[in-house]
Amino acid sequence: MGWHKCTYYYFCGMYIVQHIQDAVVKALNETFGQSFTAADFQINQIKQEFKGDYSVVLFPLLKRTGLSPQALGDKLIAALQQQGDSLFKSFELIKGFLNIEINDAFWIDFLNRTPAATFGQHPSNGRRAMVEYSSPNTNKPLHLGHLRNNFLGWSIAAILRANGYEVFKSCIINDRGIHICKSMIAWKHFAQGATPHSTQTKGDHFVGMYYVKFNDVYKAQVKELMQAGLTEKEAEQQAPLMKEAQQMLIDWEAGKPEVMELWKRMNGWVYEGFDVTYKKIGSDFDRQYHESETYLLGKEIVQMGLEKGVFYRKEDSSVWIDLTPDGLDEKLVLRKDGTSVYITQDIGLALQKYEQYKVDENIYVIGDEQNYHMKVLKLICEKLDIPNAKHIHHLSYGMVELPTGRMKSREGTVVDADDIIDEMIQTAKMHTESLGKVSDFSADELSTLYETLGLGAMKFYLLRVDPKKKMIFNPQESIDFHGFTGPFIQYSYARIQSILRKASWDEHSKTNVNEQTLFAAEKDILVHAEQFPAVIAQAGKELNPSVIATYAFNLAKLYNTFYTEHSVLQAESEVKKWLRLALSHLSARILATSMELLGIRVPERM
RNA sequence: GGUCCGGUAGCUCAGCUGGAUAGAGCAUCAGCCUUCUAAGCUGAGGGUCAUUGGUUCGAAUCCAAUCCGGAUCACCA
Repeated sequence: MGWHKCTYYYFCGMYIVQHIQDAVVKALNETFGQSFTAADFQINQIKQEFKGDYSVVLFPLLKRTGLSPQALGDKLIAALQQQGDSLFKSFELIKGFLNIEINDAFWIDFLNRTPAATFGQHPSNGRRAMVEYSSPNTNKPLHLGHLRNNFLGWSIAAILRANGYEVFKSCIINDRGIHICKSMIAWKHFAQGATPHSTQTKGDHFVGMYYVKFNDVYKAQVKELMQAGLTEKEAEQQAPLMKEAQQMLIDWEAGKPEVMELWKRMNGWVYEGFDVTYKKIGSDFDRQYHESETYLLGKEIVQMGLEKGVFYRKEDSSVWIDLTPDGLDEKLVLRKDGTSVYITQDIGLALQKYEQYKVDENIYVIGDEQNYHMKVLKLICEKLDIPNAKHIHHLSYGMVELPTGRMKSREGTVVDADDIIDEMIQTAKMHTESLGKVSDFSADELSTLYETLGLGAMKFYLLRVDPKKKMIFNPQESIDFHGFTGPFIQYSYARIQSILRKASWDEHSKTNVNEQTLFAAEKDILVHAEQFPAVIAQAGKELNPSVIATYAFNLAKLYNTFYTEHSVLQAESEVKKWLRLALSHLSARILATSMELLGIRVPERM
C-alpha cells in the first residue's frame, strides 16, 4: 500500500490526480534526466467509451523528448511499471493517450478512510474574506434579480468558508437618496395616512406602490408641461413632484425632524417586509451598513488623496481623478459644492471595512452593469494605497432577463421575489400531493417540505449557471422539478436516506470494507466522489457556485444509475451490502454538503 | 464613437488555462414499477460551436477581421 503518504490522505490535499502527476514526473525525470513538472503535461479523466480512469496526454511532451507518441508512451509505461506502484492496475497506450486504470483497492480504501460528514471541507487557511451582497434599495420590494444576488452572495460565503476562510457577510443598505424621497413624497400626497397595517400589505410592497405612484404622476406632469411648450429636459426639471423630491433630499440632509420621522417610519415598513423575505430565503449578514451612515465617509480620504496628488481640484473646486493613463476616463470624486458622490462613499466604506475586519479578500457581489464603477473603485483604492486594495474583487453577475428582454419596473415586467417564491412553494406542494408519498406528514412537516423543495428548485435554478453570464427566465415555463434541478438532487438524497434508515445505518456503523472488486456503477461514484475537495477548491477560486451545482447533479445521476442496477439491502453478499451502505452514505453526505454550499436544504423524505 | 461582455441542439445551459467521436436538462419518440421512493432509469432522433481567415501534430477553446445582441462611458446611485 505504497500510496499512503499520510493517515488522512485527503486532508493532505493529495488527490489521485496529483499522485498520478507525481508518478509521471518521476518517470519522465528518470527516463530523460531532465526536470519536468506537472505543468508540462495534462491529465484528463477518461471518457466512458475507453478503458481506465485517468489518461496522460502525451502530445505536449513530444517536442521536448523528441519521440513519437508510441515510443514515448512505451518508455513511460516501462518507467511507471518500474516504480511498482500498487495503485496502478494497468496502462494502455491509444493514439497519444496513456490510459491508466487505478486499482479497485484504492477506491475501496478511499471509501474506508474518508470521513463523510466533513469530506470536501478544507482546513483553515488563516485568511479572512468579506462578501458584500444583497444591497437593497429601501424603496421597492425585491425581484428575481435580487434573488440571484442574494443566493450568489450567500453561496460564495459558504464556499469560501469550506475553503478555509474566515468569512464575514456584509450588506450595504441603500436607505437614502432621491429615490427614497420619491416614495416618501408620493406617500405624503396620495396615501391619506394609509399604512401597511391598515391596507394589509407587506411593508416593502406597500412602499413600492408609492414609488411607482410617484413615477406615474411625475410622467403625467412632464407630459403636461411639454404640451405647454417646454422641452423634455425642462419639463423633467420643472415637474412639481420632482422639485418636491429634491427639496426633501435637501431637508433630509439637513436633518429636518418631520422628514426624518417620515423617513424612519417608511424605511421601518420596508425592513419589516424585507425581514420576512430574507428569513424565508435564508439570507443573513454579519454586518449591515446603512448608506445613511456611510454616505459622508470618504471626504477625508479625498482630502488625503489631494495631498498625495492622486486627485486634483478643478477651478470650480470639484475634485477629480485622471484615469486616462489606465485606459479609463476622468472621474469626479467630489462635487463642486463639496458633497460626495456614489464612489466617494464607496472608497470610504472600503477603508472602513478593512479597518474593522482586516480582510484579505474583499468581495462585492454586484451586477455587471457596474463593471466600470467597480473597476474605477478598485483603481482609486489602489492609488490611495488602501491596504489590500488589490484584493478587491468584483463578483460581477449577469442580469436575469425575460424572453422579452430586461425586467423593467415601470413597464410592470418585474418578477417579484415574494411572488415567485410562493409560486415555487405551491408547485412543490402540487407535485408532492400528486405523488402521495408523505401522506403521514404533519401540517408543519408538510409546509417545511414544500419550502425546502420550492426554494431548492428556485435557488438551484439561479445558481446552476455561470454567475458572469446573463440568464433568461421564462415565467411561462415554470421552473422544473425534473432533470438538472434542485429537487432531483434532493430526491436522490431522500432515497439514500430511506435505505440507510431501513438498514439502521449511521456514521458509526461504518467499518472497514473488505471487498476487493467493484462494479462499474460503484466505481464511477467513488471516482467522482474523490474529486469533491478539488471541486470545492475550484468553486472557491473561481467564485462560482455553478461548479458545485453541476458536480452534485452528476453525482446524483451516477448514484441513481447505481441504484437501479444494484440493490443495497439485497446485495449479493454481506460485504457488498456494507460497501454499498458506506458508498450510499458518502454519496448522501456529499450531496448534502454540496446543497448546503448552495444554501439549499435536503429532506429526509419527499 | 471608446471600453467591456456574449453568440454552442427547437428551448435553457455545460464545455473555453488548446487534446480521443462537442455534452447535460427540458421538449419529442420508444422501452422499464410483484424488487431499497418512477421527482427515477435505459435508449433514439436532434449541431455549419455566428461568419471568414490565421497560429499547430490538433481549435468550440488562442489570435485577427466581420456580422448580430447586450452593458457601460453622469457634478445619478
